[in-house]
Amino acid sequence: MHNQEVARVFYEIANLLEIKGENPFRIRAYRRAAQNIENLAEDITKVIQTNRKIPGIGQDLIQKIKEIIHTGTLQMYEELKKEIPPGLLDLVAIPGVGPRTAKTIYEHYGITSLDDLEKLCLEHKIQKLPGFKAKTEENILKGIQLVKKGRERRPLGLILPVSEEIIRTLKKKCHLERIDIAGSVRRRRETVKDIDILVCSSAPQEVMEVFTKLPIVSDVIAKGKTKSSIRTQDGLQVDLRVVEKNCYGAALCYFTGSKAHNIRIRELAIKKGLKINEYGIFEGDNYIGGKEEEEVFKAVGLPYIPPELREDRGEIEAGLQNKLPKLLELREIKGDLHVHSKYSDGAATLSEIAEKAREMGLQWVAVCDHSQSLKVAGGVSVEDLRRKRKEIEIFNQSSSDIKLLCGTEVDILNDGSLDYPDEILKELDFVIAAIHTGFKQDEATLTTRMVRAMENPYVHSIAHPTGRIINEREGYSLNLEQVFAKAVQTNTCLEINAYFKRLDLNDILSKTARDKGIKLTIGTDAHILDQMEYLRLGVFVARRGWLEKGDVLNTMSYDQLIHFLKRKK
DNA sequence: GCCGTTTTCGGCCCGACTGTTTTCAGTCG
Repeated sequence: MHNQEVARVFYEIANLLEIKGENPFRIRAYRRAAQNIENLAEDITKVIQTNRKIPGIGQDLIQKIKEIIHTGTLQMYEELKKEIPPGLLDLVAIPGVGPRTAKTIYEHYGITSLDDLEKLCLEHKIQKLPGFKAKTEENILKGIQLVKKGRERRPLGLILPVSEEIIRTLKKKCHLERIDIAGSVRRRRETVKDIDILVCSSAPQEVMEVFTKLPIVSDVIAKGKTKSSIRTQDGLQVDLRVVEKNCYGAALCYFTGSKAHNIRIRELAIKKGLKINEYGIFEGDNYIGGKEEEEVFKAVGLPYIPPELREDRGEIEAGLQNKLPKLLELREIKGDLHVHSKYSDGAATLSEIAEKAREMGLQWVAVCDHSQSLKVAGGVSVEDLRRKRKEIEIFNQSSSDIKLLCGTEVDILNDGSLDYPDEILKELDFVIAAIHTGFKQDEATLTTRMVRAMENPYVHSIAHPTGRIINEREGYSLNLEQVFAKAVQTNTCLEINAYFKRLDLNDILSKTARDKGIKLTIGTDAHILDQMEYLRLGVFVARRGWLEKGDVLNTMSYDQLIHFLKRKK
């Protein structure tokens, strides 16, 4: 896949052009193109070869893409880099420092590194520049600390509970009419940079006071009449906005984003002679709606678009043709297809897992422990696996509401064979195969291993197919096109691993799989009971991947599932 | 640099807050 490569070059070009002070619309064109390429479910090479149109990419950019694919780089990009010292990009990455500020500092002092800038601040040389004073210098210094601490995007699974806690506290301490999480948390992006909260209140001042004095606050970045921003002790930024009742829906749309989606909506509005902003829908100067989100979509001729789809990845086009998917709902999920027990490296017994499932309103759980050779994770011997099967049979006989499936997360060995013989796999209800060793092998080797595993008639699904760990590790080098093709051919499912650091497949790849007709299995990979709660994260990925009830095995009843799982054999 | 149900040229989403200003530019989302 060249998509990431091309997108990265375009993003960089946008940043460089910004420092140069180029036409902002030209810059936006590069960003938009980069984003659309990044969101492509198919290899850009193929899309261009077949002359298919990508929004935001015209003749000029097509030529540039071809050049990147053929030569590995772009003449124009290389020249830009020569023109602009690379360190300037680091300066622009400082919060509060944009292209103008970076340029001014560079022109006066010629520095391009964070360390040099920090030194200048400490020597109070920045406040000597025209248009700069002590406060600016202080803010730049703070920004540098933040960058140095690392402001990488954080996994949704960690941020969601923080958001929910803030909402609970505000509800308790203020007079609120409405309150919602907005931004990328509401869109359920796999990682988020900050938390956005929208409030409707008759006492906005009070809300601002309470918000900026929450116990988690370490810094107040901004505090206005309708908008405040704080930073938590953890370095996380939280923005709060208070709006009037009759524009709440418009504001919620606006603050939920994404930016790209909002731009599309506003463009549609302009074509209809309307103006949409966070204060409502306007015809000329006349307010004509905006109390609920639905009104905004309706005004531009769209059905309601769920937040998870608002990424400008085709939801506008689909909406206009009334072809939006009816997204999977958490309440439609009847079970978890990947939980570890004490038989391998999990902490819970079978009955504890069943009890947790009952508490969560589920009907069944597939208990998939590691296989024999994975010693570090307590791989289960054949003998113990049979004991486990027996225990599950006895449990199921006495349990009327919750059923357990005897499963395994079987290792795909180095040659692509599996870690249990077929006659053992045959006895199991659910087999999910996984690569846990040899991450560093080349693409051909890894792809062959995975493809061979899928050819096994007893393998129902592939666990965490790409192997990536958010913020920690890239996925294995796999030829995903071959993997998907084999999944289709062999009727093998792919997992959406719901563990908060994995979310693998991710949203885009889940959509690709679904488009090809591959069924998905959602599994939490829980090793302790609490982690079964990550199930909702898996549903969020599925929703962002446009998945419907029928695309996911987890929506089946126990009987339907058992019947379905027998089909491959 | 893209794009077209008024356009192949002239538009391109829109507003809040801060800091340094005395009317606004820069940054952010």
